[in-house]
Amino acid sequence: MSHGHRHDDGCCGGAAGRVEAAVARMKEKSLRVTAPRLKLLRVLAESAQPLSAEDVHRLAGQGALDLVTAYRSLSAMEEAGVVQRHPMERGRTLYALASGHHHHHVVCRRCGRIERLPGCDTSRVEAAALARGYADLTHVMEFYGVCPDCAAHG
Amino acid sequence: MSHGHRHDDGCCGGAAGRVEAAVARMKEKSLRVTAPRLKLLRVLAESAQPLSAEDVHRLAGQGALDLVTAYRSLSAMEEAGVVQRHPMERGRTLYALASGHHHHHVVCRRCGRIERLPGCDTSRVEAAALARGYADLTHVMEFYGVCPDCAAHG
DNA sequence: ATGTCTGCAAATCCTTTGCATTTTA
DNA sequence: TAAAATGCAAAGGATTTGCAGACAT
Repeated sequence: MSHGHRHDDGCCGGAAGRVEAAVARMKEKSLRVTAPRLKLLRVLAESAQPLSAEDVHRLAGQGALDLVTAYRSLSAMEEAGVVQRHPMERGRTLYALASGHHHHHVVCRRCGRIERLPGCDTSRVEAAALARGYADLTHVMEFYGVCPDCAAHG
Repeated sequence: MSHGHRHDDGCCGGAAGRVEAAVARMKEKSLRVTAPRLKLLRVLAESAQPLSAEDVHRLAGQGALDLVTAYRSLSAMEEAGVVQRHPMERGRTLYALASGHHHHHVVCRRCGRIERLPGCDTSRVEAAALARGYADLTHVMEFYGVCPDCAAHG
């Protein structure tokens, strides 16, 4: 599972490959693979940005999956490590397929556009948490700023 | 403004001192200092943990400030840099007095307890955002884990 | 077969808005 | 006294819950 030719997406594998990987992971975790969930995965895989449950529901199209199902599935998949949660400002939560590579995002405060940022060095802060005896650590990190476009004409 | 003897809180100044500093900052930003806002600041200053608007409202006690006022004041103070926002999982937002020292927190997934972590090295990721032309950057970072107590008897 | 997932409806939680009144600077 | 802040009531948006029927394993 690696270095296929790249299609339209920047990361390893392509949308189809990432859906496949997600399905494999779901089976490992004995989550059931259903039509609505497959559609949900495809929508996520084809998106360049993290999506809200509502985004997923809308993009999936007419009758593909109920909004409530989107919420429940995303939640289940998050626990299984299939998708990654991105809590945003103002209480909204976005989800993205969990890529092998841990990363974060910048969000434009004006237009809301979201870009992926490579790398993540949180080892120092993480070490502090470990030193306090916390186990099983995860973290959430989002950056906010004004994107070049908005700074120019906004 | 420094090294007084420490009282019950770990950081510089003590609750009273921190309220004073917050008030000073409010005046700088021409925010009006009212009774409800003072109470709000005291509640925050006396808390070891970041609080939600509802926490503040409840802890302020009978008739001290309306819940809506808590929301509005916290929001205004956040823009003024008097308090710091901490978006948490599940869409809740907590607030704490903005201390001079930038920092983050660990949240126990089991009992919900929150501890402060010193330091923050996000320069590498931040640099990536700057390189993409984003300006006026801020960020949000929260750690989640299982605290020693919960790991032991939980 | 059986435990899981789904859709629909309704509920809940958190936060914001509108407006008349009070308060601060 | 002019601008800002407050309280109350009501609206709003996002997410969750209950339950009967449909579905994957």
